[in-house]
Amino acid sequence: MDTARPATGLLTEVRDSLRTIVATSVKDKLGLDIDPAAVGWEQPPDPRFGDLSTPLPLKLARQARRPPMVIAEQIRDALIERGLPLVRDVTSSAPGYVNVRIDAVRLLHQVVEDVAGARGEYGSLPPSGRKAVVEHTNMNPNKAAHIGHVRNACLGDTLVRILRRCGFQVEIQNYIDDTGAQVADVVLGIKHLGAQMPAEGERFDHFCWDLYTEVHRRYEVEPELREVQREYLHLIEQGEGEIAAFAKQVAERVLAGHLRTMWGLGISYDILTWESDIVRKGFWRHAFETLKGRGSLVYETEGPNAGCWVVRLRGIPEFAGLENPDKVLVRSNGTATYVAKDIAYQLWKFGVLGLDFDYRPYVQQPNGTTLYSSSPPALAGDIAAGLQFGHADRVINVIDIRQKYLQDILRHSLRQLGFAREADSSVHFAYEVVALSPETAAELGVDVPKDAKGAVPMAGRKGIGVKADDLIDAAEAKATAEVRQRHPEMTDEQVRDLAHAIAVAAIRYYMVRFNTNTLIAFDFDEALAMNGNTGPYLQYAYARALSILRKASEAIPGCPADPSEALTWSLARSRFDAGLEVLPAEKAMAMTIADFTAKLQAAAAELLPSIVAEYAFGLASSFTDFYEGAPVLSAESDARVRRVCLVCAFIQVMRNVLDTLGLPSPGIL
RNA sequence: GCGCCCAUAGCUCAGCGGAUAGAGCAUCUGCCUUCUAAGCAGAGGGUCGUUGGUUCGAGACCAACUGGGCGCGCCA
Repeated sequence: MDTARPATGLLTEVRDSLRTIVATSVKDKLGLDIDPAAVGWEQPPDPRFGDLSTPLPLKLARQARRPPMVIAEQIRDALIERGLPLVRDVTSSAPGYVNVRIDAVRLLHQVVEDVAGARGEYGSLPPSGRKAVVEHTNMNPNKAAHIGHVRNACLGDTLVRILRRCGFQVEIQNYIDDTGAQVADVVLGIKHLGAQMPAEGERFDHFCWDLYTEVHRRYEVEPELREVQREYLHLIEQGEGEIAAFAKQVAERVLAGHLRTMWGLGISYDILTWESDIVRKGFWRHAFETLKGRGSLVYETEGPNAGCWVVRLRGIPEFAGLENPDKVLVRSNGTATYVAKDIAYQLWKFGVLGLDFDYRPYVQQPNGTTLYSSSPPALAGDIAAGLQFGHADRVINVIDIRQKYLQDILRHSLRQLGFAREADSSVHFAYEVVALSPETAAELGVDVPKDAKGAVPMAGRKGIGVKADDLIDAAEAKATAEVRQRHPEMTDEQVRDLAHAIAVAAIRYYMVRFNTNTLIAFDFDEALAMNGNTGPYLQYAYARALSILRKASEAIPGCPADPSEALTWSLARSRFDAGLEVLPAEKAMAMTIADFTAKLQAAAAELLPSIVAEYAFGLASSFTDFYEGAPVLSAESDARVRRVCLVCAFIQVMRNVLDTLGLPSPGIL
């Protein structure tokens, strides 16, 4: 059988072929032009209808002025007449569906051939030559990461992995606002209020978590401190002197904590971009000079914005309801607003600013890659030859939904200023925030009304929130207890590694399994759950498959223990003769495997990592069904080697899926 | 005031205009001398917020309403 498959995935290919044939037959027999892409081929609710069904005849009935069943029969006959290698039979059913049954043996054969051909790349699309910049994490470097940041980073990192599998070259940027008020607050806490620096060994970002809350408590009782804050902020923005130098130190030390936390979750970055470098380099000044008088960047001489440079947004429907729809970019005192700097920065991401950062290698990451950083010229170092940051075809900013208005302004400003392509290619990947379930909030000592419904918002200034590291620690503790019980033979180090892998899976899966517009009411019990629809369940299915293979390699002469070698070995020995008996669970799992690419594409197109999470659960479930219903080791020899082959294919694909979600895939659980 | 989002099983959530609305958790009943029970099989549990409308067909689309969340600066 031909092993060179089209890149779109087996099931997509089958659907596309069906669509083309259907569109042709509708044209021939009914004289109607339809868009093949609009013909849906979905799994029917009841397997007796087949594997793929379309309700197209129902939709066409009125236009064609024919009963749906008549159309269904015509389409059915056309499909039978044309014939497709993987299609076993075609039926029509009331009130007007066309159903296709896939040939199980051929499907199995094709799927395992595909997996064996692509291995770690199974499901992926070929390189598109397009570059995407994904900016995520973007934490203020003034206190420890909380679970909201974890959602951002997990969504961002998973999106990156999805896009890479969909053929994009992806650059991951992490923007560090080291000159903002939040850093000033912490600096003030230490330098002005005299907070004791943390002891050696204590996490500095954790220390700042409490200090930040304390500083804001003091603002409440000593409003005059606000004056000091303003002064500090000014000094930090200027970038000169002792306070600015100390602020930089604070930012670096907090960032070190953030990176450690995120690396622990398997999240890495390509480039850190510092607000202070954007300011120092004069990104905005440069943009301002080229934009002045261009498009709708105008100087107002009257009205509420008199004395300001604004971008005209009036007339754009989205901003129609606002009393003052234009956006100030340069204040009447001559300073630039946040949006102004963001416009310049966004232009840099597309490589159209006309200015670039200096760079230096910043740190070696646990995944082996070098994390680079923008840099003051004096510290700039060599970066790898040919390395170039920015210059994206598409820019995706991962920021929670509360920033929608600002991101809309950014995008429309780009357009108004003459950057239509960049505006069209700027995407705000918005997601709802993480709040606290009433139970978890109460556990943290937050006053929650007894009849409280809904979630309690986190509030950093009040110290209401869950630190990312506390969540990870709790997950590791729970996993450790489980692992010790299940594997008393393991060394402490083995237990620790495995517990960590399980904890990461639980947390990352929890963070991406929800729709992005679902507010997560964070609950410790739910986030740490390891049964049911959870990350550890996915790992468990994977580990059970490996366990079968281990046993198979002992029981079957010549069968390798290594999954990749075993796949090659078992494929060469499997028979896929027509008419062979294939169990429904085998076929169902093969169908699911064959759908991976389609799910990846959907996730990338809709910017919905949850699609991959849902798919992963479905794939693991299909394996569990197979596990329960299709014995491997005790099967007669032909079925046995074929099932070993299927198990190997599952191992490979599940590993790819887990990797796409950023979940570790330990061989034992 | 204007704008965006949400409302589906006791709880947390899926659900692309199509067939009998699904999953996990929780509850109950079973299943570990047979490939890992972090599992599986089964049971109970639903007026899809309300009311109109469009459609052969609406949980999904439209309108209004109710209840909740968020946003709307010469802050960042």
